Amino acid sequence: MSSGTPSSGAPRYRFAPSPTGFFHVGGARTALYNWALAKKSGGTFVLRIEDTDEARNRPEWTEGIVDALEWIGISRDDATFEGPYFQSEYASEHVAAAERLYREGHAYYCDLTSEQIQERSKASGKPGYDGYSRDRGLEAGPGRVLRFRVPPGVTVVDDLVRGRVEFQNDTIEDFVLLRGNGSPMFLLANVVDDVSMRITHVVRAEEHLPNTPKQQLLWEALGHTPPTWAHVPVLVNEQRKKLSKRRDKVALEQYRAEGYLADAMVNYLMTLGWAPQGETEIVPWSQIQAQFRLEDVNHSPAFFDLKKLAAFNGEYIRAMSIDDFVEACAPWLHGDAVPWSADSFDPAVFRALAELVQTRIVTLSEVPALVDFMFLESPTLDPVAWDKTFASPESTSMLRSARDAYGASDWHAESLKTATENCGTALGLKLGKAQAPVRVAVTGRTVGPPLFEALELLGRDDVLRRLDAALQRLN
RNA sequence: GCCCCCAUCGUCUAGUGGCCUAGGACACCACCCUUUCAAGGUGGCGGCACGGGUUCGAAUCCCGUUGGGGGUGCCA
Repeated sequence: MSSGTPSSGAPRYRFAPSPTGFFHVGGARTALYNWALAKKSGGTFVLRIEDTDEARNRPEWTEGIVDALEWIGISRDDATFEGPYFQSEYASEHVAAAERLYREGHAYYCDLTSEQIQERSKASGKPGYDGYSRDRGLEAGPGRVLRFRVPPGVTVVDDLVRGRVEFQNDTIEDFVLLRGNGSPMFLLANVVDDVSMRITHVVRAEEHLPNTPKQQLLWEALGHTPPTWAHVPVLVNEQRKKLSKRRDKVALEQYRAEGYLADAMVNYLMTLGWAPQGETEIVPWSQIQAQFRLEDVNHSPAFFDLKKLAAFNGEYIRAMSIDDFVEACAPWLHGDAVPWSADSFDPAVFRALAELVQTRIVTLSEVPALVDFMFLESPTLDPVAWDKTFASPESTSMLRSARDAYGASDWHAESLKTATENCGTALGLKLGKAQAPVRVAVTGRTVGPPLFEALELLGRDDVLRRLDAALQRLN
């Protein structure tokens, strides 16, 4: 680590999440910002996963972040991965930096306990630490914390998103650098890591803005020019509160598991706080990357709207070729969660139905419920659908006459439709009404893919068997 | 309490002093299409928080008010 500014060379954007067991959608958006900027500038995306006590025992948390990033297109081969850094094997570097600050007069030791600080604060009526030990000349010692000596004046944070933000230094208390046990605080470690990794751009959520003057002061005291800051607005829920794990569905992994497409998620995330040029917001990543600028990012928090995400996902699903769609469905058609047995699944049948399924879903997880009747011995009857449909006597008559007509009909969707129409006409039913009993008898539900195509695929034997079973049930 | 940020349809946004009678998207409503449900098509509803300035002219600039949010640990 040398002093001076290594401002020459390509920019280095760091993304520094702390592992918490899941990857936050807000974090995903920030990562995407860093990624887009790094790529378009020919710079580097540096992933530095912060270490925590809890995460140290759970390496899968860290792995989860890398996985999630890869899912949204931030490939592990194309990013610089560093970490976990903070507080582990690099702690000595952090302590050394702190001691240097002490030697050079930028920091001092203090022996006040937090109780004593609270008492003093209460007595004076001013919140926080009052700088009691600034000039007491204390040496290092057990139980003594090292505090930063905040200089007088004003700290100006030049922010690419917010512009110029001024902080009066006398509103910043002398914050702790080293704890009483000598271990470094996060804030210090963070800055030292940024310095030693030659980070030039820090793009992160707005919630960190109030801490920025402290970090900038540290950069300067350490003899370096601070990085370019950019604080992007947070994502909020319907109550306009920052998205939280307890209340909101924030795990990126969860959206993946529910059948959201990475491209749709990425596109949607990028429309929060920013908009691509042109009349449509559904745009490929290449265009986003080319157009994205921090200067254009909004200043106000954005509501993470599940409905709009769903709409995006539906659009992306419909835009897929049949081959791609069939392939994307694969994980949802096999495995333990699927209601049918593995050997009764027929890929050719699914393939024939795929086009009809594609316009009817918002997430891939909805696929099985639309096609299950094709692969089950007998359909799973929805009791509500059954009762509703067969409440009227003509439904039974319709079913009976359809059964006879199908027995004699050509087995093609068009002929089956005509046959059904004719049966309906005889009973005074339009096709919409006429097909309902058949649909429920064959598929178990009132809604689903177009019926006659499905009947053709199922085959005469299977269909007649199901109609008979339904008729029997009605007796 | 103190510090900081924010403010265009319900929501996400376009808008950088005249092109704004404020544009698009999601949601919602209606109609068309239709074998259910979707998809698709057409149309509709709906907004510059408020009050003062500056200016020939303000959604856009300034000030204030109100309302939101965030930060304030020997947490990360």
